[in-house]
Amino acid sequence: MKNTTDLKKLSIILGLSQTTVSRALNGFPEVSEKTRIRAQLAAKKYNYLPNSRAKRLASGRTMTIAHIMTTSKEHELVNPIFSDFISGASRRYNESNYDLLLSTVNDEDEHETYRDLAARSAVDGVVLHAPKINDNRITMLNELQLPYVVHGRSSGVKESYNWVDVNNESAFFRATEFLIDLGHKSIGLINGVADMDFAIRRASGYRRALSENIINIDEAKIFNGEMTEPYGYKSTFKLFEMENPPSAILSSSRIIAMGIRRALEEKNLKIGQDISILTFDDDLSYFREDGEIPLFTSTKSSVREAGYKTANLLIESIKNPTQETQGILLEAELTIGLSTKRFRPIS
Amino acid sequence: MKNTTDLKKLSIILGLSQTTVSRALNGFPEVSEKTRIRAQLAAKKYNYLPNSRAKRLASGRTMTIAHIMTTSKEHELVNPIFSDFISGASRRYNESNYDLLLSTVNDEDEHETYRDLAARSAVDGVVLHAPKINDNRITMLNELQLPYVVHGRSSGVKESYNWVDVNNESAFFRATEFLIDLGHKSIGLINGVADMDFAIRRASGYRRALSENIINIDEAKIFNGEMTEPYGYKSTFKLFEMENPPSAILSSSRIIAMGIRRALEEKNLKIGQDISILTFDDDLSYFREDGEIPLFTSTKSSVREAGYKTANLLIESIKNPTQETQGILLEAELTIGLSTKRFRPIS
DNA sequence: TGAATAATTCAAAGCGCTTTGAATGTTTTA
DNA sequence: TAAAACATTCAAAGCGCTTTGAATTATTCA
Repeated sequence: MKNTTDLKKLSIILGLSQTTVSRALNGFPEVSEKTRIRAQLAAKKYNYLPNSRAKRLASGRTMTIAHIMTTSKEHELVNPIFSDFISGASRRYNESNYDLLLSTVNDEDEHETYRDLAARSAVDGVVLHAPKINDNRITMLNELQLPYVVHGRSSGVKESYNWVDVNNESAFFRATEFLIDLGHKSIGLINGVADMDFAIRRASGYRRALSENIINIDEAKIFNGEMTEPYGYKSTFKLFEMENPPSAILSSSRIIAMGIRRALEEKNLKIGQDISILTFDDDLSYFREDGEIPLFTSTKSSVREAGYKTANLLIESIKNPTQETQGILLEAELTIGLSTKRFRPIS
Repeated sequence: MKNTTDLKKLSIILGLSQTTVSRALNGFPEVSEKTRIRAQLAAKKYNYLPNSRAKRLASGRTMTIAHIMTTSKEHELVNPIFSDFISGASRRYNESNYDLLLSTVNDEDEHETYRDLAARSAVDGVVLHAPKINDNRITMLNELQLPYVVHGRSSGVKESYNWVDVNNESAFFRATEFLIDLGHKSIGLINGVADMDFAIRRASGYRRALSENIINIDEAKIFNGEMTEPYGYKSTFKLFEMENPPSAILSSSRIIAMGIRRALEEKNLKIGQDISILTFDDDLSYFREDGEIPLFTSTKSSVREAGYKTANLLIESIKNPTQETQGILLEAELTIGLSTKRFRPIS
């Protein structure tokens, strides 16, 4: 048997009832200060922490939040922003002693996973990741009465819900305008999967900027796909197989931008010189370069920060279940790097 | 109140005792087949799943495994392989209905986190990540009597423990020999942080290959640091500031290799032509390119696979606590890409 | 057919906490 | 100084399951 102290032992040691010891340690006011200190000292001395299984059953709360990470079955692709997001969220959970339950499922099993968590009452809340347009998981979560926050939004969903999102439309609008101001008229867009809400909003910002500047939208220059390095690479090649290749490319992620760079290198095109690149940047920790002029001009928003704020909103809404749903919109920063220059026709 | 069915309700509906219903659903043999089917049907019909809080308390097991992700305080760096590893481990947990508890802590708080998990008896087991040389977390986990598996090994630790690791020494030995066979005699090594066990083993394989081929080891060409893209970039620049820059570079990760590529591009050096690059590759999903000749020659080992096997070993050792500890050594594949060519002096 | 055996089912205890409602001890008030 | 008011502590119930040990029912054997 393991050498653990339980409440019973501790209360015997102290010559107090379990009730009093429990209250002393949980900060209830009706315990005398003398007793409280005595209890706290003994708890430390005997390395007592309440058994979380028992605590959860007795208190009716699990102090656990679930994050559900989906991997598409074919690609087994893991979203690379996930670990940074989680790391931000964790920071918030640690502050309030929540545990984080991470569940990885195939797309098609995701609904069942939510149902399952609710039926087992295994968690106090859920973070919904990577919402699509008209995402019916939101309706489901409303039915399940499980508190949740969406990381992102879902166009087309009429119900209200808690969300934290980057202003994707505005980020890509500004990015596109920035390129237009530099004289670019032919701008490619290498975006995420078509039914992802963020991808739709980004495309929409891009389109709006072109329209407002009376530039024709060439649908062939818009790519949708899973945001891998090879995808960026291949899409760039396709762009340059066209009769009139773009003079600038917008990318939806740093990983894509890596692929773009590899393709351009092979094509002997200099980034910034021959072609401008502007990428969205989630500010992932292992790409972060400090103190220097960054290679890529980008619209940047820390996904770790988003994780923290998402966790915070969820904890708030668990604490206060009746409160109005709210949305938090983060603005991306336009950061000028070396990858964008005034348009010059390739000689 | 939420519309959940509990065991009591279900047993009343069925006109059976809670005991019988519980046993029927948990597959005990002393329940008649007729009763079992009736119970299963009713459970489905009324959407019954046992409350996990209660189940855990009653059964004494949490059916939860903890993974502790550390972020260095200064850099707030998240290990990019983490999400792929987790995704592999999750697949195994799903098979046996384990939950995955993810905890993110600063390096210095990690010990306390383990103690905490043990004292609260919050998990049935732990996966230890990123072991260093002489890692004292192993001793601690042995004391805590908490089942665990190390992802990696720890040189210098004499106690026995369960581990799953890539054969880093052999991978880098082969990689180095491969470059030597191509005629390279000056080979740089851009490695991980110096006290990480994997980095030590990799450096050791590299050294052995040079020694065996009677090539002088130039310590100035060995770099240790956190494996980010900018680190790869900067280290490459340093290599080329030397009087006698290397003709080949070994890299410890794909992310580093990205940085190397960026530096070489700026230097107008062609990968494969002017300089050979060989990188370790964790086969992260978002770098995976299928069907083509890969850019990078690499020693490759899927970290997702390692995650699956680690989880499997942990589950086995929880099931059978008395069993001998075991180590699982994965061999990396040497995959030839475009980034390595026979040595030619730069003209 | 009645005892012995096997197959099912059940009532109740227990997991280790929190929380309710009652009891005791202490101080204040008149 | 007794009653009222307040402060502190306690015994016991309850959270929703699993599991023990006993009870009931069905089957087999002589």
